[in-house]
Amino acid sequence: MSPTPEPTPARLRTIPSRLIAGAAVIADRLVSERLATEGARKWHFAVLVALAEAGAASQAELSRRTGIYRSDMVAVLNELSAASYIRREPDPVDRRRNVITLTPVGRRHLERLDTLIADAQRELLAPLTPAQQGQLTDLLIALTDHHGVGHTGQSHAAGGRAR
Amino acid sequence: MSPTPEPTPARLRTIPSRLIAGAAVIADRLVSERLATEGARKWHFAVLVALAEAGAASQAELSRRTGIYRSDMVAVLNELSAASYIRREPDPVDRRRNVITLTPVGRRHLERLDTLIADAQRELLAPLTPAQQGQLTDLLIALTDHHGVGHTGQSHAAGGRAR
DNA sequence: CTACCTTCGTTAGTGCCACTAACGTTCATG
DNA sequence: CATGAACGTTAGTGGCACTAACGAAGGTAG
Repeated sequence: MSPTPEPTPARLRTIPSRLIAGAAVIADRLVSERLATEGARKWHFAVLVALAEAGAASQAELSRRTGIYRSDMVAVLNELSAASYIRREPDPVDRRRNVITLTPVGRRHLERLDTLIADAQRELLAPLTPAQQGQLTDLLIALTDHHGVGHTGQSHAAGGRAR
Repeated sequence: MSPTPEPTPARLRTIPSRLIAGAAVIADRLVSERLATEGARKWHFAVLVALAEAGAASQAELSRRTGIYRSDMVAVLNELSAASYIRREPDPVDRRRNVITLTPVGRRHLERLDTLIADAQRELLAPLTPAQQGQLTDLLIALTDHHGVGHTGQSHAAGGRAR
């Protein structure tokens, strides 16, 4: 006696924002599962890549490169430096800043994460042909480039406190 | 003197899972902003649509239709019924269940939300041509259909408690 | 030089969402 | 009638996006 199982209504299934949100959940799960085997999260990966690609930088610079908020960056760097993947030293030329440097250990860690991430992408895109995979990537780049990706007001003003 | 602003590394920008996550943030922001003008969130919309499309249902049924967890459904229905958009009555034929019914007020509310959602989709997809919009939707449907969209283990076992 | 504004790192806290665990109740079966 | 499953509900976790505020330091204008 099936009481009409009635799956997701078509009207919901075809709403782009919902499709994207659903895909994001799937992608996140895939990525997080794998990264967890190395005790990492996606932010760790993002920061390490940013360092490997563009070299040492201040925390604010890393924040801009990765899209992670300055405030959240602190904890990520705490974790990364606790594992000796990065070093965090005061910048001698601008004493407001810290210089974040990728250590050799960090670089090797990144290599491991890299293969995990690549695996996840492969599984994520498995249902699509290579041509479709390219299409999807291009479409998403067009979409995220147009709307400014993240950062509502990350680089606002912050100096003058309430008073 | 610009100390080399150095934006997001290409290696990060082209990772599909990151692109999807970015798109999801944008989409969510667009949708949430609009829904907020009616004091609603996306879950409210999903539930109302599910009711309008497939008729009255139990909470577990709605959970399956929308992808919202049974546990989170409770709060959503509390809010919707507080605004008289739905009614929640015990099911006479199966006393474990509640029957959730869309009220006329709820139906009118849904109509308003519908236009807000449509607006958001339009703005979200604005950078793409109509053909590309169709492509993106199709690709995402293929992707989410393949991996089972949500529900890691929503319909697990739950009856026998620990001890 | 001295105000003033900005940037930087940091702490604290909010809200949404995905997800888990447990529990009492009710139903369906063997 | 005992067992197991489904249902509604409460409570709690963890990640992420995002805001607010602050002290310390740098840049610039007057």
